[in-house]
Amino acid sequence: MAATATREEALQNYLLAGVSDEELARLLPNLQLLSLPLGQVLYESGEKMDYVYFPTTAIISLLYIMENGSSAEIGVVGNDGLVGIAIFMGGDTTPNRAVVQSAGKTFKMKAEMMKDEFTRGGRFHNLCLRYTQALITQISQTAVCNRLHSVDQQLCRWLLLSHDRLPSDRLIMTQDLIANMLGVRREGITHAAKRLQNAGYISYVRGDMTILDRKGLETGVCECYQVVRAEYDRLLA
Amino acid sequence: MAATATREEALQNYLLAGVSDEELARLLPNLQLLSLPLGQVLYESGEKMDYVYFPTTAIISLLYIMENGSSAEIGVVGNDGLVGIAIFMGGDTTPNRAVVQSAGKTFKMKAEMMKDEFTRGGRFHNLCLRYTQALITQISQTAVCNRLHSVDQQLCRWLLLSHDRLPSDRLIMTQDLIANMLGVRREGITHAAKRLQNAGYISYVRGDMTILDRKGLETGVCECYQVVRAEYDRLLA
DNA sequence: CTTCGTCTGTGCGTTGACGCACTTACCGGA
DNA sequence: TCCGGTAAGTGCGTCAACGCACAGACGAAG
Repeated sequence: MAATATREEALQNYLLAGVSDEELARLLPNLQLLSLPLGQVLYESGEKMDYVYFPTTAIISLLYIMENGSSAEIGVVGNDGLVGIAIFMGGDTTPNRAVVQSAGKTFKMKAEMMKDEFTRGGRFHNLCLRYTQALITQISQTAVCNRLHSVDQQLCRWLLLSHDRLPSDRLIMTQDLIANMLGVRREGITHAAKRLQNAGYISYVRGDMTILDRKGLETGVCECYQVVRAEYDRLLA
Repeated sequence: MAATATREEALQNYLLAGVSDEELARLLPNLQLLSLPLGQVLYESGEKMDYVYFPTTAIISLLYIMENGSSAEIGVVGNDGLVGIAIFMGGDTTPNRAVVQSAGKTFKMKAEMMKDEFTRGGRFHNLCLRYTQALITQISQTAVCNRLHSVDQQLCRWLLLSHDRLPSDRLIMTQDLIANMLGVRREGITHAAKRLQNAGYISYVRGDMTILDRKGLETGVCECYQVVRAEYDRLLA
């Protein structure tokens, strides 16, 4: 496992695809490709982060876990970005858990190497910051959506955000897990998912979901999705 | 109006208080002190940001405004930080409105000067990033709180966050405005505020609120407040 | 083929927040 | 001193989401 990365592999992550040739040459020998199974925890809340992750086909969910065990997702990261912004932002940790929402591959790199390259202040530095701003928009819109929109709308938003980061149309995930991410009841997801299935937008069998009609989902979503999407496009073009 | 700042004035903002002497010397001639009235809009959603603001006694609220006119607060900034992180994060704008939640004073500085000093990469650069991470935590916790907690708890959280940034125990703000910030009904705030008043934690007369018992408020708040507070203390010590 | 565990569907009663309509209280200006 | 405007309080029906309990339904292991 974990041979150093080739240029072609690295380009599957949009952030790595955006850096200069010189920077990429420095990064490549330090990037290890690995497979992440569903549910694996990359960081625990408050835990020191030893690695930064650049997903390619995996999707990582950022969660806050309440003292009573309930949880809510604050953001999601795929091949559009990186997990571990606290490493270069200077805080070293965050009060969040990072967990694999969809199994797949990711690069990892030692935190020290990340800091070194960030400190050089080139395109990589700027890209990381722009990505961070995009993530802030996603988190902000999650806050707004949690406050003002229905479970149905939020499920649509969540599915579209996931689909954007997915290498296929299939998502392996039980309704119970989705409910934990969105911070709602499992039954609430059952109802909402059933409506989407009846509308023909998705098909859903025991933890195996397929997105059949993206356009359809987009008709059911609130404006939050489009706002986030537009900011990602604008900031990371 | 708007003479350049003295060292003593500048130190009222914790971010400015944390930079090196050399950096502060460069910043001071570019800082203008001004008074902000309640309700003034510093940035409109998507609008180019010409200035960055370092509040001293003013409090600024970051809001998202829905297409249908309803709104929700995603974060609040006082003398602990700055308004306009998008300027140095590289996005130049955000899809949010920044509005004065509590009248008071603030410094402002031209966006270009901000970028220049940030790019130098010294203590100022690092402080800005650490502050940004603290703000991310605040926004994240807002998302969580919006999902999982009652209006009563959220009002307590909001009052405590405001009080932390307030030069006194008085807050000039109608229930209607608080409702807009929290994204809830005005009547909901009426009820919650009444309970707090009955408990003796606050007194409230026509848009003039006084915090009487901070400890009391802290008994009614959810863990979200403490999480945010701890991160600010940790990151900006 | 059966069994067991897990995932999904459904039906309650409950509740917190909403939307609306209206009243009361207060302040400042004419 | 009265009056108009604004802020706050109240009542009531509605609804989305909750919590709980339980019934199918499917799939893998034996």
